[in-house]
Amino acid sequence: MGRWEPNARGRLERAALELYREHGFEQTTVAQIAERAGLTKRTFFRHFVDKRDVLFSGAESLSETVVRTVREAPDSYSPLAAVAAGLEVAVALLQDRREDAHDRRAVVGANAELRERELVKMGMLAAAVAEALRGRGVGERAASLAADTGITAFRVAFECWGREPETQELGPLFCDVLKELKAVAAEG
Amino acid sequence: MGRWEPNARGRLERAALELYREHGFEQTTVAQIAERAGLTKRTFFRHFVDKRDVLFSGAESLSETVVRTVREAPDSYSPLAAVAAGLEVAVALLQDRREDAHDRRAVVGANAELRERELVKMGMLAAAVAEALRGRGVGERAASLAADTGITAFRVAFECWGREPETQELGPLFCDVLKELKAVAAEG
DNA sequence: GCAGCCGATGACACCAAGTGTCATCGCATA
DNA sequence: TATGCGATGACACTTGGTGTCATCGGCTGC
Repeated sequence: MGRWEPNARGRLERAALELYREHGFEQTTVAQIAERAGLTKRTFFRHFVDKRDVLFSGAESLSETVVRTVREAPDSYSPLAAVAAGLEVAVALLQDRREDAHDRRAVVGANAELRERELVKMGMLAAAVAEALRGRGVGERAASLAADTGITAFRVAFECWGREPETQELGPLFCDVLKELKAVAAEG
Repeated sequence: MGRWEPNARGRLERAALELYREHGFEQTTVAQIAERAGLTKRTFFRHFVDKRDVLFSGAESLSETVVRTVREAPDSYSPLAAVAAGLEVAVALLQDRREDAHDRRAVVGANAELRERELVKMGMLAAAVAEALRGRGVGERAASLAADTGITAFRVAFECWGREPETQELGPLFCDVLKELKAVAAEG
């Protein structure tokens, strides 16, 4: 794999995921990833801001998709309903690629630094969704609360989905969890 | 400040907070912190697992306090009510030391890595609270949801508090935000 | 009061993440 | 064919973080 093979970024992503699975995240060095991809450490850091970033490449586009859906939800939707509609799109995308999603989830779940980064990505998604809600005229606080609440349900559903490999579909699971969240809030 | 002055850990915390405020988190090296505290870099890393950890020293004790309160809440309390009771104790502690809290908040807010770590600490608090709820007989999912929901309200209230320096007290603010969250969930 | 143990610190070498800088390569286009 | 440009390599450098052994000073038992 020479210097000018195409798709350097994709090769780095693939190599990183493989090595993280084979030897663990901490035991893998960036130099090893670059070597397997036929590139150098320096080039790795031109494509990804850090060693963790290579696993979160799809986060931006996912976030954009969710945000667009929230923005375009019918005016009649409540804030939380709009958030739920956006997250259902994300859920569908994850369900489509559930093998990749599970692989990636296993790697991320096995390491504290990666879980940390995932939290950050969820936080960024929440902030973007809240901003989209404000664009719909939702108040400052209510926007943050609806976004965070919806994403809490998403995260809990995602965790359940990961624990029980193939027994459930993510979509219905998310609906269930959201209902349960509303019940918890109501009785509180 | 010689080798055997007392309270090495406290000196490191103080030096770090000062330097992070003076020059920013990234511009400060661990060697500088250690020097100001009259110690060495190696000793810094014996007291704190990494450069960020030095700002989150109180998190464990705060978490323990919250968890204890949740565990000891009256049986009649709903899950979310128990969580709220626990967080109100945290709120009271922060309100007591609000100058320190604001200083620290400014430093953390100014840096992405520190915000990241704060998210993690909130996540750990949520997990601990959820575990306490399960000890009260709350179901798996409902425990996670109630814990995350309560902490969402806490985080939003904390952010509002930080934005408007002295105009509001954190306690009432937290109650307001929690009410608003319930309303958002109910109409969703 | 002294010997010896032990926890806290220093000294030092080392690894790996991440960055700045300049050279080099190959492609596209005039 | 010349030339500009974006992507990559080469290489030195800083800094976070760790392993290891020496050293210091207090404490305990005698």
